[in-house]
Amino acid sequence: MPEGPSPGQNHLLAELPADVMARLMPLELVTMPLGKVLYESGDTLRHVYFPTDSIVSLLYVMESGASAEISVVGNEGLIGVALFMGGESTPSRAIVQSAGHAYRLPGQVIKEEFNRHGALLQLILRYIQALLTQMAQTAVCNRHHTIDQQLCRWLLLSLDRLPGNQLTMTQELIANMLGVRREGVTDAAGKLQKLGIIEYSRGHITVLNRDALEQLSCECYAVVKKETDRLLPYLTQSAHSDVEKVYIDQ
Amino acid sequence: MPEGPSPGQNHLLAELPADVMARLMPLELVTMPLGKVLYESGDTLRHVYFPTDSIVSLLYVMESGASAEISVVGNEGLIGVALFMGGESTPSRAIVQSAGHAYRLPGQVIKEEFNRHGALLQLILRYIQALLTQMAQTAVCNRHHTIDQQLCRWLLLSLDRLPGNQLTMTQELIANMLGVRREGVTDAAGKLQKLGIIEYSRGHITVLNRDALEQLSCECYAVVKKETDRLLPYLTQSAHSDVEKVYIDQ
DNA sequence: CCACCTCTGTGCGCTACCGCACATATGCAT
DNA sequence: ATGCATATGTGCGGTAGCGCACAGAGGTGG
Repeated sequence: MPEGPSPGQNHLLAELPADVMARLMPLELVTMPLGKVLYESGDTLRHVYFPTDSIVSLLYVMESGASAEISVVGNEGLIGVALFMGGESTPSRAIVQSAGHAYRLPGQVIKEEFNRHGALLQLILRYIQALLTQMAQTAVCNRHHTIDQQLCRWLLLSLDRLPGNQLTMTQELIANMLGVRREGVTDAAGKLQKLGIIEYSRGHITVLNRDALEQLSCECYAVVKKETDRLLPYLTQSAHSDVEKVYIDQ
Repeated sequence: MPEGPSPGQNHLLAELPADVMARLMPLELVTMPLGKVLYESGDTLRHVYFPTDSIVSLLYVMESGASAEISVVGNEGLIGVALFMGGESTPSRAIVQSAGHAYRLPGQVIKEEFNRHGALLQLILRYIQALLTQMAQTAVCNRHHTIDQQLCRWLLLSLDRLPGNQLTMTQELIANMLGVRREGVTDAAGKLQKLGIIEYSRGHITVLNRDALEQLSCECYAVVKKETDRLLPYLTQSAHSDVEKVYIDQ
């Protein structure tokens, strides 16, 4: 079943009715190389991105250079909500965390459609609430949970947004996302490997036992997952459904 | 200049045009006693609240009982955004952190007005972006900053939402908000008192040197303040303006 | 095959914060 | 005034994570 890229691989786009999609014609497929910065803190946003098989992290970088991931966005969401909100910019950076593709749309086009106050508005509002939940939970998690727990959460969040059970990610980068030392991640990942839950080598991580990850993760993963499913139910029924396809259990 | 409560004391309400306000007639003034829970995690929201001289904290309480403040809302904002988003509930608790008053509106009424897609929609969207910024910054702050710094940030956030330079708040409650030990707050507050920056006794804190607080605070306070001012500029020109009054420098 | 760069492993002293136990102080009610 | 509940101060051992330094290990390109 060879599959070319299609807008329907992004769950938000998949939900939009045909007439809306027709007005979003300027949709443009772009490649998302690892590490690419979609926008920098304070930049005026020019596009919104709907990831298909890529993952983007919203990262806050402090004056000191230390950083922390605020949110992670894959094919369930979009990057650039500030465009709708009237702000046009945010104090965070959007950076590609897992290479792949996304559909891109000029800010002007999506704003016009948004201002029709139709299906897109409703969908975006729900998505924003899911985003609020994710950010809130990140704050809680940063306060109370160990690196071990957070690594599990982070792996699960990434896994949910990728087709297979592999991710390409060095411990250094994970440390950046979690806002901790690289050595801390080495420790935590080492434990998981000894337990046979993951396997990794030089930036390639394979998850062998997803259930165990969920066991070891803090409650934060489940809370965010549950709330996202509640807010955007149809969007998560199938991990990689196509517009034209019948939904199937994965 | 004796001042009774007026909807205009809430900055969001103050910004709404007269015709919108006319449709929000069911506005009801309610007292907000310290510790009152406006809604519990998962509750279906029945009202939205526009604080005038009260402060409400959005608190996440974990399975273990540990907690963390997600956001703080005073007369610059409103409580209950989930009503607009299509979610109807959130996984957090809203609790009155500083006693006072608020204007309350049945969810149905505000939703109807929201769905007219007029001035209220625009205002709420901007407010939500400010909220997103505050949550994101909370996450970062929890990750990287010391209790000392966070206490300063927290005091400033509260101060901005109150008329005077006093707040009624035990160290125990502050510890709950920050998600740290009470003793940690005692330590930090003790230092500030020794420096002559604050003065406190049994739940009453007086800020003597606001500038010093800003110096000792982490950058998080300034980032949130700046972004809020940018997104909702007119709202912050005067701390306690009335609808009918000309704006004056406080 | 070798050199090199990147990624991962490990050790060590240090600090912030935790959990607990208990001492002291302060306002309020009678 | 006197008691009492609540708020605050302090000390102590334990731990998670930090910053740093450096040692292997594994790809990649010449």
